[in-house]
Amino acid sequence: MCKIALEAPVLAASRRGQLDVRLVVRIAQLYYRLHLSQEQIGERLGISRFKVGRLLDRAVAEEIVRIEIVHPAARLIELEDRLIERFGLVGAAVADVPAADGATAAEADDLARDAVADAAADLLAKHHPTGTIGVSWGRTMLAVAKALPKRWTVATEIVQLNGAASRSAQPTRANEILERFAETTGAGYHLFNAPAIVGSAELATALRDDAAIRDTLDAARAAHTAVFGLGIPAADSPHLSSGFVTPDEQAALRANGAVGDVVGRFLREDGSVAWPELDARTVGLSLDDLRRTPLRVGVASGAGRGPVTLAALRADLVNVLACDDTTAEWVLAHD
Amino acid sequence: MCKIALEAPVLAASRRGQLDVRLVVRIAQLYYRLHLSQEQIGERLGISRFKVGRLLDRAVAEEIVRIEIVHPAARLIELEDRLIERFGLVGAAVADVPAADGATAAEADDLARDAVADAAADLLAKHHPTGTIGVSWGRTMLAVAKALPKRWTVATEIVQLNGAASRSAQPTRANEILERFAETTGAGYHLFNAPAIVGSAELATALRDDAAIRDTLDAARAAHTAVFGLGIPAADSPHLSSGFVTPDEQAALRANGAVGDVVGRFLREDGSVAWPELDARTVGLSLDDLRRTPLRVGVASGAGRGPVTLAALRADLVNVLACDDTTAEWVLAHD
DNA sequence: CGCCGAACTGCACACCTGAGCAGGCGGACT
DNA sequence: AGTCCGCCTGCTCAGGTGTGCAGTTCGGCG
Repeated sequence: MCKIALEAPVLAASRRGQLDVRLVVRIAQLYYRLHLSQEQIGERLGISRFKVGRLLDRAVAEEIVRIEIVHPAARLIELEDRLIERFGLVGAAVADVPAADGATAAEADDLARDAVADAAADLLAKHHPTGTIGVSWGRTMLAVAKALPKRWTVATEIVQLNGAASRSAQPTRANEILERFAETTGAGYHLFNAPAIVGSAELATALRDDAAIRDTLDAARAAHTAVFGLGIPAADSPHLSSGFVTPDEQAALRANGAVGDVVGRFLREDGSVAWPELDARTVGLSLDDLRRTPLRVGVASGAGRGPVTLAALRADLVNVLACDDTTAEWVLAHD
Repeated sequence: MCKIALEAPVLAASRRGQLDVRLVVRIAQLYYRLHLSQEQIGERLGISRFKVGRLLDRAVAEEIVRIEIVHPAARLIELEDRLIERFGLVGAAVADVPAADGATAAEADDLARDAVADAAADLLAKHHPTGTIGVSWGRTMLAVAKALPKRWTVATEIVQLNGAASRSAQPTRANEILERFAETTGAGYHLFNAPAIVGSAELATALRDDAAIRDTLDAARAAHTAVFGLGIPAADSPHLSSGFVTPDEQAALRANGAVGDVVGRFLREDGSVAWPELDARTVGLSLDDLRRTPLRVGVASGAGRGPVTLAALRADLVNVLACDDTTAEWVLAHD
């Protein structure tokens, strides 16, 4: 299978098309399989090195020879490139989340979250943010925080981007998240001591006027980098179950076309604010302020995150995106 | 899909194996898809050109990139190479005979014969035989003769290798074959005026002593090139139906393990003469004489030709082979 | 703690290859 | 028949690429 007979120049060019293909295939074998130089091939087949080169070009052009990048990662990288190009991003990471047969939806979401969090951590490390880094909270952000390696960058301060105090049973664990970011970057950290959403716009305004909260918000606005999850308005969403949004309001939110939230603020698929009245009751960095942050890292993982991701991208709230492959494909298919 | 973002050197080499693969995939994309030079890739990714080259090697070695020759002809050429190497041949041509659904067996055989005849004609032209060319007869040889292009080579004489006169209804058309060979090469030709197989060894000997036949045989022995079909002992074989072999003898031949004939002489699959007594009654070039011919071109086409082909190859009666893909695969699988 | 070997890196150099260009051939049209 | 045009061929030359080598790092091991 390795020795190939020496052959005379193929003069019988009678059945032209046919023979040409045979010649091209033979050249391709000698070049790609046996790694002969074009010169050697030309010598052996009695044709010039230039013709060999040109026929090799043809072999690739006519797909007689196919060069494929078969590693599964290739697909992900291509998705990343397409996201970057399509939405003018600064960076993107798409994680492979193979279908977990036999797992419950919750288990599958956990797997996806971990995979995306790993990818997000790599992506963050690649951008070496410095100075102040703003972070939100949520299950996704917790996973990202856990995935951060030691000393992935050097920062001065970690600041929480939006309120988190909750009247519900499940803790938001915002402090854990902030702590981990601070610990791995050598920075200090700054919690946001307020609920995410309050009962009225007036209360929200009053909170924003509080000195401590104003400090936090100022720090968040000054951050060079913001890292946040892209949430969906599911019943178990920490924002909605925090106790300040009634079930009726939740239904109204969805009826208004809300597909998810960015730092606690709900968006429609086209990127517009879903329900301005609720937005006015939300305590934290405004979307306009977020848009002014140079590096805006959104992390989306799990089924149904496509629409929020698309909304955030359209609203220019994200210029670095980490998500799973399904989400990436959904976004690219629906824009 | 074409612009790829500039990226910083990948310093986060934490999850080593993973990241390496990603880097390799990215390099492969830049190199094979976007056709950047290794230098440009190195610059963009912040690594040296040498490393890029070495990682590209790895990409191929680890099948992250696959270079495939996908054209169907590649299979045929590979079969040819394997035949050449396995049996020490001087040349081989394997013709593609796609399964002809809905055709009768006879129609399929006709298609195969034409395809193989074309391939055989190309192959003959490639070897440019000169001087005397010996040819046998039969349906396959007729097809080869018809497939010969004008002036495929220049020869001095075409000589028939074995007897052909027949008592049966169907003519052997040996003269057509010889004529075509002569016409396309500018040579004269020399028919073999005797039956292929006669009733007794004595008669065969007597024929061989005839001056005209001795001349023909001498010319055949002196030929530099012999071209012949590889036949099977089917009921409609021209040799067996010529009237000199009784049905009982035909059965005995098969019982002796005959799988087919070369210039009218029947072989077992191991290459030995199937029935020496019948061989003694056969008029034409002996197998020993054939073996002394420098260029021995065997042509096999149609279902069931594998065993004869293998026999002829084992007996070294063929050093240039033209056959269909099925036969080639059978031979390589059964040796 | 020091040693060793293996793997990796960058480099000089020679070889290999692609791009643009001029000449030649053959077919089509006038 | 002559001429034009497109295609193909081989060439020069300017990169592009692979190889052997020496220096280096790093992990393992005594």
